[in-house]
Amino acid sequence: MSLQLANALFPDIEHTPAYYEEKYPKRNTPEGARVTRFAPSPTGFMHLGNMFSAFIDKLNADSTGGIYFLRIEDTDKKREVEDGVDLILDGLRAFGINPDEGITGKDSQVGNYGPYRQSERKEIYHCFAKELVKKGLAYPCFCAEEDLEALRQTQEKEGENPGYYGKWAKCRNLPEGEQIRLISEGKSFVLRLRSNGVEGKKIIVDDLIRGRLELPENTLDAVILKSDGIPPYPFAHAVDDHLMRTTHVVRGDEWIASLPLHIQIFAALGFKIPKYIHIAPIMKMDGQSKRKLSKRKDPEAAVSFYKQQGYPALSVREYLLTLANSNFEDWRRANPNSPQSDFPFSVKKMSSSGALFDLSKLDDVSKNVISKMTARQVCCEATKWAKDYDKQLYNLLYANPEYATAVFSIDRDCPKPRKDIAKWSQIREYAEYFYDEIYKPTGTLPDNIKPQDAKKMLEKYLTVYNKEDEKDQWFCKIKAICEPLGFSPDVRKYKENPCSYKGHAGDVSTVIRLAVTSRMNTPDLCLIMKLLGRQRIEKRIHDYLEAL
RNA sequence: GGCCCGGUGGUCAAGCGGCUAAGACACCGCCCUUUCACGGCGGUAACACGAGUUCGAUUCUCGUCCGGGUCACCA
Repeated sequence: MSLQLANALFPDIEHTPAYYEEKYPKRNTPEGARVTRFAPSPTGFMHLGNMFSAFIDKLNADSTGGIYFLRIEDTDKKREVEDGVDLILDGLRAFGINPDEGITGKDSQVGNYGPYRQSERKEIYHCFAKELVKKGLAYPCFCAEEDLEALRQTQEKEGENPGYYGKWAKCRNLPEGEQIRLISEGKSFVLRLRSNGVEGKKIIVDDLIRGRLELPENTLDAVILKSDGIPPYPFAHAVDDHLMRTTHVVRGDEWIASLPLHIQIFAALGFKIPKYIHIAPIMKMDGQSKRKLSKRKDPEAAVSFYKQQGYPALSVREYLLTLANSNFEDWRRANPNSPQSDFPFSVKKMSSSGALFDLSKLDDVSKNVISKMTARQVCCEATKWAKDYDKQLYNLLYANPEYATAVFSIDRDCPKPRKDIAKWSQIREYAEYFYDEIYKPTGTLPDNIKPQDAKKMLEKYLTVYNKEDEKDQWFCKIKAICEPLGFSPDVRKYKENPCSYKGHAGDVSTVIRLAVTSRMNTPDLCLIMKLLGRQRIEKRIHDYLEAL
């Protein structure tokens, strides 16, 4: 039909779509296997929402024995960032969401459906664009930006819907001779889809989360090739996901509005439409209202935030999974030690409205994750984290891993492990008093204990203290101090008759705890003291007595 | 503004016409306990509103309100 125009537009394109159809055949995957993709732009920032989306891609592929690949959408040179690809790769790696196929590095990729970088696919896009021109389904538009701006203003004045369509589409019906002349003159142009959408008509699309969607047909002659010859997202999406044989498109629900256009492009190209999974964004409370987690305003939007804070990757994934399928929490309680991959993930159970991001919930999830680690693991992970974010702490941990492991094993390798560490950045504070280099003696006495009593307790304790004592013996000695000072050795007795005592054994241990760690609360004091050793114990108690 | 999509405790959420409306986080209290943490027990707290359909609506329909998204040669 418009063969001449097509050749004038794309003189160098020799292949036909059939060539690519053959080059990228239907994938040889088992029945029901889903092929998904994560397709970010290398704009220099890995957003938690992106990570979530990639995670859903992986979950979908893995749970069906499919493939999850990484494609880089670098079609907007203006927003592109030098090391954008590395940032994406590092982010995915850090959270264990590695793709099975696609981009693997700045200049590398694996898989038979590439290239996986859109900037390397220009020829492919042009081939399919040329086909559309041949069929009369696309045409060159020579309008400049100013023309479009003028158009918009006229439409606004006349109360018409804005956009390039119908009678407003000046270049839609240019005679072929005129088109070819302008091209040969080297006039700049974009390629537009000749929309066949009808105002007021609806299309039905199925979304795997939301179900049946009824949307207005697209009536706009959308740009499918920018003046630089590179396609905007919708056209690239259609060509790439068709040729890469994507079966399920997972993406943010902000794309729902442009779904009619995407469907129209697929139809014009004669492609089968993939299944769509539009996921709700992760939200954040801003004053009285919710809004999308913003990379400009919210530090927790950046994936790097979790690394800096020292949340284990597994914690973030566990939390993300509870947002994806809320029954995951129940499953986790029933299967505390099963790998995440055993969880029967379901797309249908995903919520269609955006969840507020809840840091305290993340903390809770993370505490559970860390409480299941062995002391050695904690030591190892904390050291790794400190290496990047707390040099001094790193040196201390690294200098004596056995000691550090002993610190973390207090109240840990037991049936009811402590749950007070949610992230590695808490380690410094948690372990502070185990290291003289960072220990800050401060502890002030609680109001219910008089300094003179505290003094007597400590002086007495110094005379009976023995680093060899096991827990029972250790506590017996504390009880023995109580009576003469008017404290009850038995907490219960004290509670039955609080007036007849100054306090109880707990108060005495609090004073010792304070003298030794400067803390009101710590894990098991007996074990702490064993680790600290006689010299440090005696010195700290003496120092404390002096300060009293 | 047009068009889409949503609305169950503070948060995440079960629920598919009949339930004292689950559970988790957070919060509060009690128990356990050398402190804290863990664990156990208990508590405060929700179907946005108004019509309709129905013997009966959180559940279905419509309207109102509220929130979110989208209207580019950005993704």
